[in-house]
Amino acid sequence: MEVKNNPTMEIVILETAERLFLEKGFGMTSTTEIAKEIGCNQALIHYYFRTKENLFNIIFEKKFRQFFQNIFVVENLDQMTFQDKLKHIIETHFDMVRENPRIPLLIVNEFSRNPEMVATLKEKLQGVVAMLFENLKTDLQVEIEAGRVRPITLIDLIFNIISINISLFLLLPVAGEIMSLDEKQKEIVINRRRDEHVKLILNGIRS
Amino acid sequence: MEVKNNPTMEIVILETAERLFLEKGFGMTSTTEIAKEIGCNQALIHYYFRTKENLFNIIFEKKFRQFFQNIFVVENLDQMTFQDKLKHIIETHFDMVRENPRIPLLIVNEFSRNPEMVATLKEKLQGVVAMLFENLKTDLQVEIEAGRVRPITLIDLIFNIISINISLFLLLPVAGEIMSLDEKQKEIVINRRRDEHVKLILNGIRS
DNA sequence: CATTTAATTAATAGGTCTATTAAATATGGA
DNA sequence: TCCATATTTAATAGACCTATTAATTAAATG
Repeated sequence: MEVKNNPTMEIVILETAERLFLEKGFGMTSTTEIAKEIGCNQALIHYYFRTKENLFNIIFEKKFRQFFQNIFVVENLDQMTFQDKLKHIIETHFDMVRENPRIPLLIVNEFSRNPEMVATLKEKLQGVVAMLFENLKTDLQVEIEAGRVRPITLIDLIFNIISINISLFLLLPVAGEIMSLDEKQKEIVINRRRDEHVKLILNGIRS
Repeated sequence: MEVKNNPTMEIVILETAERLFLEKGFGMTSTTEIAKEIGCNQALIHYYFRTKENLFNIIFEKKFRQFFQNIFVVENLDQMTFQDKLKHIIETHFDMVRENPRIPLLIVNEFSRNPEMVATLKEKLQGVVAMLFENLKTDLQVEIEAGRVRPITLIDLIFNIISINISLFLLLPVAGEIMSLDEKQKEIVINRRRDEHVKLILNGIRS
């Protein structure tokens, strides 16, 4: 049994498809275009991945996990104050979204195309989400009871962080165009917003 | 000159196309499907609107304006405090997004498909945006100088409001699925978030 | 009523898309 | 070297899509 298992072309297809799916979405990306981009025969896409749907699902699942699995970094935070923990969480989440600015749009769009895909993936994440919750829940409770933080559910707090970080990178292309920002100016805005998000969330939960 | 000008079919096409474009986006909606949905011949779409692109552009421009033209209600706010003005702005914007929850996604997606469309529309909005700015800018300045609000640019404040409101309705379909929310529970979440957004923004700019 | 114009349909050209199949080429092991 | 297997390509079926054209039906007008 000689296993050739040359992964290069398979990987090239995955990488190219990932880029195009992220740029243009499922519906506006064709296997023909993926092949043309690579410079290979279009049938090769189907040789390795059988269907476009299957290729997309592999990529989508990977991106979905990538986005939710380590959505928050909650390690080495033990000796910090709650404020500093939260600041650290907001900033690392911000940086993660900054590195993957198109994943949220991919997920939102795919959900309206095929809700079952997300339903399928959610089960695999529930453990992670639950763990994340437990980790911060007691901290928040202590702060609220001490009167340092206004009453707020952990889920609302987390939703605030995710919302504000994600929407920056969702809206920036459009907002940048409306405000006539070039790439350099966008970079400045992003850095200013990073600080602003920390201030907004931290101030926003004060009692 | 006998002008028939029977607008019913034209309107039916516009309404059906609008619904489908909002649901599935430009790329995954075909003129064939629009016609099938209506129950008319597919050529009729092209008779009235010539091209799919043209039909989409008409709808997109309308939705774009609808979303940005009256993005904030800033009338009859004269005798209010800054806090109450802001509360009112956040809530009316929230309600507007709630009524048009799919427009942001349409705009974001269309921008990555065809950035020039947004570039074309921005000029027509700049007057509106500028007026909006002037109206709140001095108010904010007064609050900051009085020490009641931390230093923040008006643009960041507005971006905070738009971001938090839009992202709720962008993310709710996915988040609802992950958290297994039915429609009734979603409604409860939406109402709770409406209050939370006001608290977040108002607290978030305290000095 | 006859005629002109508008609205609608049937038919189709021409293109692209996904997926399959068979043939050609490359690769590794005996 | 020769063979078996893996990879790649060429060709194509079959579906669907956009847009156009010509023909048909409906509506309005004199």
